[in-house]
Amino acid sequence: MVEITRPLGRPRSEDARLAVLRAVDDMLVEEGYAAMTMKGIAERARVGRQTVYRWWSSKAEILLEASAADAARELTVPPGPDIETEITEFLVALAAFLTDSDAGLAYRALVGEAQHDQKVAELLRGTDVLGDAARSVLRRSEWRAVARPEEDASVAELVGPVLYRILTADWRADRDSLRTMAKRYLVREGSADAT
Amino acid sequence: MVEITRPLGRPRSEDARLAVLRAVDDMLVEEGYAAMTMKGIAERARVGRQTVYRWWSSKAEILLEASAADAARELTVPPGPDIETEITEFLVALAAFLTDSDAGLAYRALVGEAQHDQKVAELLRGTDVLGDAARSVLRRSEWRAVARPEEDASVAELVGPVLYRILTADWRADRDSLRTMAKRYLVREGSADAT
Amino acid sequence: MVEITRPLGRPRSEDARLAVLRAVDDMLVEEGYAAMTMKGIAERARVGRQTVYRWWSSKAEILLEASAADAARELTVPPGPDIETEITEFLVALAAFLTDSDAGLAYRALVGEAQHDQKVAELLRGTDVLGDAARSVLRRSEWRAVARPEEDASVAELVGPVLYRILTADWRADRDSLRTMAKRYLVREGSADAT
Amino acid sequence: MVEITRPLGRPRSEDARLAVLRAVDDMLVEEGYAAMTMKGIAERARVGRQTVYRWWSSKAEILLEASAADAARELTVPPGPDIETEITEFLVALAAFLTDSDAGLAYRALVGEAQHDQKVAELLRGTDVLGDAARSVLRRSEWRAVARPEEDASVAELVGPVLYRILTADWRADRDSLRTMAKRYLVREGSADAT
DNA sequence: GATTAATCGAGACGGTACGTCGCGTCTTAGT
DNA sequence: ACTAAGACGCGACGTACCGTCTCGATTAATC
Repeated sequence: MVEITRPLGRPRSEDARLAVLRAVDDMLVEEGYAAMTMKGIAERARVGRQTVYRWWSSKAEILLEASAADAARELTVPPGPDIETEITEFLVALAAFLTDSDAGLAYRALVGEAQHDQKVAELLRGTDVLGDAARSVLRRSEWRAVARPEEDASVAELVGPVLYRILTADWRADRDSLRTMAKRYLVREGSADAT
Repeated sequence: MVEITRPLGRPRSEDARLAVLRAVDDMLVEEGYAAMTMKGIAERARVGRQTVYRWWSSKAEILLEASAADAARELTVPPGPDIETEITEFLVALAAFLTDSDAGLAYRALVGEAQHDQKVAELLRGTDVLGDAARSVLRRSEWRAVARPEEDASVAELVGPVLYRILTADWRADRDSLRTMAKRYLVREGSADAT
Repeated sequence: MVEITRPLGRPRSEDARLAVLRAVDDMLVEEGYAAMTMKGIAERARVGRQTVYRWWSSKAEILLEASAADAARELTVPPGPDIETEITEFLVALAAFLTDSDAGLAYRALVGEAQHDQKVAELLRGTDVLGDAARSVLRRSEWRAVARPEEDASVAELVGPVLYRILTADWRADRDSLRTMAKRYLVREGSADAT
Repeated sequence: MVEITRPLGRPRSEDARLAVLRAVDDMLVEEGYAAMTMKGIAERARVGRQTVYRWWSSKAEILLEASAADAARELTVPPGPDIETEITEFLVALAAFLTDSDAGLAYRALVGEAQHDQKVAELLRGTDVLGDAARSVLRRSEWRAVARPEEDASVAELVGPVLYRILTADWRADRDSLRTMAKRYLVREGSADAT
């Protein structure tokens, strides 16, 4: 039988961990990323300051842990009647995520921070939330049997335009525009042999 | 006849203004956006701290003033033999701007900061550097006589994919990939009537 | 005949001078010495900052000019029926000056500042407001024909006790105590031959 | 049994406390009260700025804590052969304290500051260094069995004249003058019944 | 009447201390 | 070994005042 020996001493408190994640979630919405501080998080979570630093090295790291699961869930779209609808639904979910959702607010804060802090950039590179969600939609669709070598470019062409408009212009997407974007995207994909 | 009366008191020092802009330019490259402080800028520019605060309200504002002109210049591409080449050259310039140029570093820092600070977001909304550059390329091209209503979407489909890959994955673009992206972009534009 | 040639250029503005003195007077009462600033004085007097610095080098200097005349006037006591009454009246005037009068407030501020600033100490040494007032009372009195060599000590014994209690303990003198002090002072002076 | 529970968290650092007091002591002599700043004190003591503000609210408060003990010690005079000698020795100690001692320099700065700042005035009222020293000399002397109701006045008549001459005129006392002042003081005290 | 020169109010300039806040570390007692 | 609490050294924040400077406008005496 396998004996998994626990490390000596008092084990990590799951209560403290959850309290911190919860605090970060709440504070992001209530005060915004910039106003969030390690000190503030600890106080809000009623947790020692050292406890926070022991398990996370920055507020970005906590935020990633606190929102990654939500992000993936919110970007999942159910199968639809046809590919155009599926793509449209994905774009709708993407836009809603980026403009309305708490997890999306966290994601934007993290992408923003990544432009200032190389460590956060590396953290984010490990989990391409948007890309993964797009890929899972594209792969599921039966309209194209094989994953193509240009998948990354394809994903970028799907996700990029929406992300650009929202990040740089706080764009509020409407369903019609997104359906149009989906159509145009599919036109290009359909005639990809033009490459 | 119109009499333009100067405001009372000692006029603003152009020397101080330029010293600050210069300092911010240098410090961004040498130390990075996050390490830059208002205090540091003032000291580097050998300027009083109050003088900085008198004319700019944040380092983002200074950075924007310091880099906007450079950004616009670096994103300008000369007319080419055909539309595909022009688009490709624009994408090359865009990718180089975002990954290698100092002004591009500034732009990425500003877009990042905009995700944390509403004030910066509004500043950026006033000057769509990337979009304007793209628009000027698209409009110049004679391949389509009329400006199209979906111009914003079109611009986003051109700029977005590159921006997405660079912001979220520190992508290093090669000319071939960009030429391919340009071709695919043109395919979609060409059959836009499919909408 | 003597020709007094005025210096070239615009002459000093008496309006500005009075406005500054007036402002300092008012501000001392309203805000206190510590809260008074050269900048604040200039603004209150609606006068340029340079104008203040041109004629005075510190707020202490302005305050001295603004209050010296008042101080001398308030410490003058009319001749009385006998020496005890005269001394008592002087002590009453002295205590009232130090605890209630605006000029006395200024004097205390200046003596205070003199402990921090050698320049103010020298300014004050030039005008011994309290001592001069005391001397003029003592000399006037016919009870002793000649000015005695220990006049300085005598003045100190008259003024010092009151000043000490007010400066260090914010003492509020009553007339009875002051009369008692006057009597005790005279007893000592009367038997000064005991020296 | 009484359980004294220490307050939570890291206890106050005695090292930091002493370093601050030491720094203030040194800086007062080297730079003077006016040139001393909270920032400078912290840096000199190699202590965080917040640590200074946590325990003291002004440089006056630190100075008082740093010099009160020295002041009391320096103003203590040993019993002498007769009352006149004791009083003279006290006046000598008082004059030396006010003109030569570091603690006396601190005291003068504090009395000065008290004229500008009500808070400092209250601090000083809590510890009448000069008066206490005088009282302990007067009470020790057996020349008068009972403590007299006019003790405060008596103390003021002893301390005041010296303080006045030093504060307002930077007087340098010589032993002979002080012995004369002591004699005159005793004459008055001896015939106090004249009241 | 034009020129000259020192003043005026206004306000920007380079500095620097203010008192606060957050950083990340440390030192307690207690679990 | 972990926990909460909270002091520690450090340094940036944005503000206020320092004393100086640079403007155009004003005010007399001199030319």
